[in-house]
Amino acid sequence: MKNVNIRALARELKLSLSTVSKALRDSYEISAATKERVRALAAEWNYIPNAYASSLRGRKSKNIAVVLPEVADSFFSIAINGIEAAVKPKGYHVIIYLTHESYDGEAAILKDFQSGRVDGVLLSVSRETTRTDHVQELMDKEVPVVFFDRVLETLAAPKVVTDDAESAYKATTHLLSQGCREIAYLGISEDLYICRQRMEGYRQALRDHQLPVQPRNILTCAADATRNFQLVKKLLQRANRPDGIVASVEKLTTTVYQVCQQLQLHMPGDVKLVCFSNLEIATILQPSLTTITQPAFEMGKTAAEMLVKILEKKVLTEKDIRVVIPSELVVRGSSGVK
Amino acid sequence: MKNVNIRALARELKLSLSTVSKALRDSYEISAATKERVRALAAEWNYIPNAYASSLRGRKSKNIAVVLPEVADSFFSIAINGIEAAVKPKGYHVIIYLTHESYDGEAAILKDFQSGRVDGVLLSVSRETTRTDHVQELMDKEVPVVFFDRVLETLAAPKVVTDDAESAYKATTHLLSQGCREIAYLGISEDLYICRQRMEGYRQALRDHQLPVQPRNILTCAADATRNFQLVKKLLQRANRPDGIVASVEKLTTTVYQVCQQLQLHMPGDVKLVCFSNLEIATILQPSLTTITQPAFEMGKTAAEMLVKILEKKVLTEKDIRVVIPSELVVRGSSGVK
DNA sequence: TAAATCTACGAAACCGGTTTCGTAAATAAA
DNA sequence: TTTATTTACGAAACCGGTTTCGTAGATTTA
Repeated sequence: MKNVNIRALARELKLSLSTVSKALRDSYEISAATKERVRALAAEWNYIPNAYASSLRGRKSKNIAVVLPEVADSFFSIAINGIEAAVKPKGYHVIIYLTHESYDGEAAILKDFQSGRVDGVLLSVSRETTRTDHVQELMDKEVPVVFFDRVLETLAAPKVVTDDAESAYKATTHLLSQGCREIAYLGISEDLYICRQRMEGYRQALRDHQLPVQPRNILTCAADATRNFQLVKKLLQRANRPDGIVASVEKLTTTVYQVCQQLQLHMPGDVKLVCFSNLEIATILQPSLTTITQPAFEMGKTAAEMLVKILEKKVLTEKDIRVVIPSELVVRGSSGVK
Repeated sequence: MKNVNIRALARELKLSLSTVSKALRDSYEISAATKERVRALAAEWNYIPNAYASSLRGRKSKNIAVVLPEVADSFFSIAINGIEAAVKPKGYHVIIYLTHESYDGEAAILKDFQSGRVDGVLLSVSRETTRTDHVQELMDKEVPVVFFDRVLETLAAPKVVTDDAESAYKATTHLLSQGCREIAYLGISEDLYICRQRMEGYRQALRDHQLPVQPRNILTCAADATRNFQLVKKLLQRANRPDGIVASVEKLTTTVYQVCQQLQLHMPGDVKLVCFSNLEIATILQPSLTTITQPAFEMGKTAAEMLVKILEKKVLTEKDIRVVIPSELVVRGSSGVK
């Protein structure tokens, strides 16, 4: 009973390979009685068809790739749940690839997708990614790509994003309304489209309130936590220290709190903070953290649904569809009045 | 230049399929000159062999499965990084499957692995899993399984765990040394081996200090955060309220802090807390959180390395190997003296 | 009753590679 | 010079399914 394949079934049933195959796939060509016999034996022998042999003919693996910068980030880990939820009922399997924020890593991964290992790709690009040719090359091979969150704006592929500029605008305006006048913006990349969008929202908010955009208040952070600590510390030690911070990425939450602790700066008294974050523990921080909460689950789910739709219907129209799911500003203690 | 396959290459080069295939795989049968010609055209045409066609013959997909209860948990998301690190240099791909703590989900997922979709499995069982037959069935089909963290103790498969009992013992002893006398234990399952181990460590510590193990102090939490909030709240509203808590799972951190906030209980004054957790933000909580930090990255990496070793060398000996990587008690504010 | 149509199945091609085995030509050994 | 051995390659089987196409026999239609 080892290695039950369709041949063994056919032999036992004294039927041809093709009849067994068709019976199992419920073809109209096969009589009800035969189907029943085949199914019974298949069940008894616990027959499970080889996934890749099946896929060879149709050139479909039922695997989809999810390419992420990292997974130890609540946005992406929640997004994965959304993707899974959308994809599982359709029988697709999720292969996760981590770029670790490296362009070279990302390019190597995408290259591998030309092997037919996956039917389609959900992509959130690395911080380093400025070029588009690696993605374009994949698309040229007719592997469908759907971007989510970190998109490459210029490519003609479907995109699922949140309202980055508006959210940053809201966050900044909120800080302004709380009395802040020297607001800093912490980014992680000058290239990443969503970072630029967020920065633009921040700038626009300042402009709309007749405040100057000061280069000294715009910081691009690194991957290294220690380095970021120093950068933020320096920022908050300045003579004209910022009284408000918009942090564009979850990771920086820890850094800002740590620096404030070390410098004995009081939040929200001395500095107010709003952070793009999906951290559940935002509520239990002291002070609790005001966040721009991104619709991580929905974004993952929506992007995955779009990909599945493309895979199933081959709807190659509307390549440039762009879904925007709004984020939410959740005001908590870190931007409070006191 | 669409769909470059080995046939097209052979035709262009006026060679046979087999010669091209062998040339690309650097077979000794092929002359250096021919290899060069083949490689040159393959490079020019950007030929990438179909992954699954290749795997069909050798019955190897170069995919490995990682089966997890969830991914929005820092232990598992860090573990994934470890797995990736171990597996990528060997050319394996990581497919992630989420059970969402459901036994049925887990069983369905493992069933699918009989299709040859993956070469091997890294498994951390769901909270509900008490039976072992679904895993045994897979192993009977000679799909290698390596357990990590949440193991099924009775199965003859390699296991990578941390020293759960000892860690809980250490955590409890630590609380005792800080003056606690009524220590509660928060678990998430009565079945999960690691939970039982942790509870056992807790009990042993009490016994060794001539303290009774009180059933009223042992709580099994649910999946539902709201429900857990109520449970913990009730616990901390008791007349003889616990003065120390060992929480066996990261998720409960938020709950305990929230309840303390609502009940205006002071940590560590009124209650001290130690939590099994890999949260980076442990340091910025108020008070900062004393943790049992598990070696998540190392555990994932080690388990993956073992699996790869089995896959590559077919070392089917030492099925019962058991690697224990110790956790670390990091004392911070939540179990402080004050 | 003859012709047309269905029904149910099997043979064989196919997906895209890998590997075994056979062999002509070149080279080395006797 | 003859025989043994290597070298370099091609034909074909194979991995495990799916699908096209052909057809015998039963059934329906004219």
